[in-house]
Amino acid sequence: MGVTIHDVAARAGVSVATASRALSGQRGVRAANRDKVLAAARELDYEPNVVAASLRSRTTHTIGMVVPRIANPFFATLVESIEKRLHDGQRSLLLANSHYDPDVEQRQVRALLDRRVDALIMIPCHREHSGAALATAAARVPVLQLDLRVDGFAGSWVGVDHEAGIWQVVRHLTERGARSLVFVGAEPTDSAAQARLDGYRRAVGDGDDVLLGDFSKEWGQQAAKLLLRRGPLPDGIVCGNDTIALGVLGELAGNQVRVPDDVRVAGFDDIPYAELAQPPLTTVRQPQHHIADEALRVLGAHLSGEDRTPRGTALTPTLTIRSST
Amino acid sequence: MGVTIHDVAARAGVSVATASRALSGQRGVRAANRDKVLAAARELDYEPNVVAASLRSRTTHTIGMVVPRIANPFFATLVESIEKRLHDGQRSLLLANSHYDPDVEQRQVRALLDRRVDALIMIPCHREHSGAALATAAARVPVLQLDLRVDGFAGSWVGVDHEAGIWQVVRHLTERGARSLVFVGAEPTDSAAQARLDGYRRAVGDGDDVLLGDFSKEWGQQAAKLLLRRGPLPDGIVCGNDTIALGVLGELAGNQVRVPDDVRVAGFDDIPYAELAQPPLTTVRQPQHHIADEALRVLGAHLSGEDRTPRGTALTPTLTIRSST
DNA sequence: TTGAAAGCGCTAACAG
DNA sequence: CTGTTAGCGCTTTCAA
Repeated sequence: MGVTIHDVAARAGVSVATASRALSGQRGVRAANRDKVLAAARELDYEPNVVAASLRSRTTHTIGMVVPRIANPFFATLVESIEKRLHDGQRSLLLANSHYDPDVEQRQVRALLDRRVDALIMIPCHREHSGAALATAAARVPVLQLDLRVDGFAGSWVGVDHEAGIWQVVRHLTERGARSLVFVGAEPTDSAAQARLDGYRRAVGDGDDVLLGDFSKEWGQQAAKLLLRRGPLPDGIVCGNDTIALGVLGELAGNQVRVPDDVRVAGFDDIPYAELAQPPLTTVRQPQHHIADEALRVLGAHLSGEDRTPRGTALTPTLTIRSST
Repeated sequence: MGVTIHDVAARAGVSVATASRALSGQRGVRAANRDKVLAAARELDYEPNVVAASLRSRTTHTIGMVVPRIANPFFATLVESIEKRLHDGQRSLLLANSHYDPDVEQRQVRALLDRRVDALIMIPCHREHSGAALATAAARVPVLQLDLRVDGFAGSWVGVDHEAGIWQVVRHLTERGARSLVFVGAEPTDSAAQARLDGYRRAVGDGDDVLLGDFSKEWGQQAAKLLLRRGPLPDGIVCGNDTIALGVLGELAGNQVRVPDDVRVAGFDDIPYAELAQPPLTTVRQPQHHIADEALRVLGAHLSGEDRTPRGTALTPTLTIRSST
């Protein structure tokens, strides 16, 4: 059925070893022979069997990636950036979703390891419970934590400085004259939720006012309802991410509350829809392409064996000011 | 280094053949032996090498998927649904992005075939130019077109009836009293853009008013600018998708045009942000989970060899009425 | 129901 | 620079 490297070698009049070397672009093959092999391959429409190559060479040119939810546009953008760069480097991406469930995540990691991925990029869904999966993975292949991280896990990580981002938001609101603030965030089960909460608490000091749910628009809507029912609105609402902020904006608009006149609202991430909100949302932009670049740089160094020392890289996010504040 | 099936067989006191049969759950193994093998595997912490299994069995339990842009929340949701169902069936997803470029798409398909995926799910980015890639793939493995399709390609397809969706929008706007309509869509380079445009033209009949760009929020903003400059606004704007609609809404809001009082706006897809728009967007909901279910059902039939006859499956989308109309 | 043996297609030693 | 040879770890005949 299929054309094998033996057929190519025979046609080119060389051994399979020479054919293999020529096809994989190794040096140490006479130019004339290399050309003959390449020509033969083309004529026969040879398609190398990468499965066989993987078995022998013990490398699959495939990177596994586990994300909490691909449907989250922030993660989707990250996945897209990573995929593009991998593809440019002739690698493929095996993608898995954890659905924010550490057990699922654990199984996904196992499945990826069974498939012998060369390395793993993981957005760990839980600050603590993702540790086991990460450890089993790290025992076998280079691992990189992206965006989120596991408490006390001594592996590499690339992401942004969430605390600094929140700090910028708080300063901006304060400069705009906001005296009373509230933070609408997520229960700190993942490291970003934790860091943003910590950042908020440190930035505002004592008497912090905090509402915690999850990173969904539904929670944003619910939190806004709570705030409306609770009494006079604060001057500013600092949201844990843009999705929450969009939920808050929607609920406020439905109740004839004017933003930013009655209350200012800010988000985090700068997802594509932040700009389209009414009013357009002030938010903290994460440099996703830089994150992806840096992630693959670090992972590349680990893979090549050049530099295996774990390193954490925190990029600084930038405040994007729009009309909501 | 690694524990192999030989070690497991030795420990269980059986041959590798029996071990293999026991581990893969085949029948025809005495229960006592099966238990011994499974116990040995557990004790040794055996991890099967699926690469070796794939080489021999010629099946990778991996499905390739090519999408135009994962960052598009509509596609992302589809990918997530597909991935979940595959994982439940012990398969993995090899994901690739075409970036709406048929050449990239062609290369991605080749790369996936080289990796010996068992089947391919493709959202072809171009009505015509995606045909070559699809044909090469179809010559090797079962192929399913998802959402979009290639003109004249006689393979299976699962998606929605775009024309019917647009028809519903037009009827709804007409019932609400809209007399003059305009369609803000995308150049018909992909099949959905084409079908939605066709649907609109057939629904409104002669004298149709059509503005074509691409499926981006930027085009929505630009189109809205054009409409504002052009003179009196129509009664209703039918948008080719939600992203365009959100761009239109944003631009209109910036110019103090009231929706739906001054003009009604409708979208297509029902992405998560449609509901959060101000005002919440009337749109056509695509039943993505049903699409994913149906896609894997059809693909499963093709893979098992039960039923290889190509079939097109058009699910009917439903109109979701919100305040923007 | 079991085991021996033959590869799947390729790469990597090792000699030449 | 090239060829021979020996596997990578598994599944699958085939025969018992």
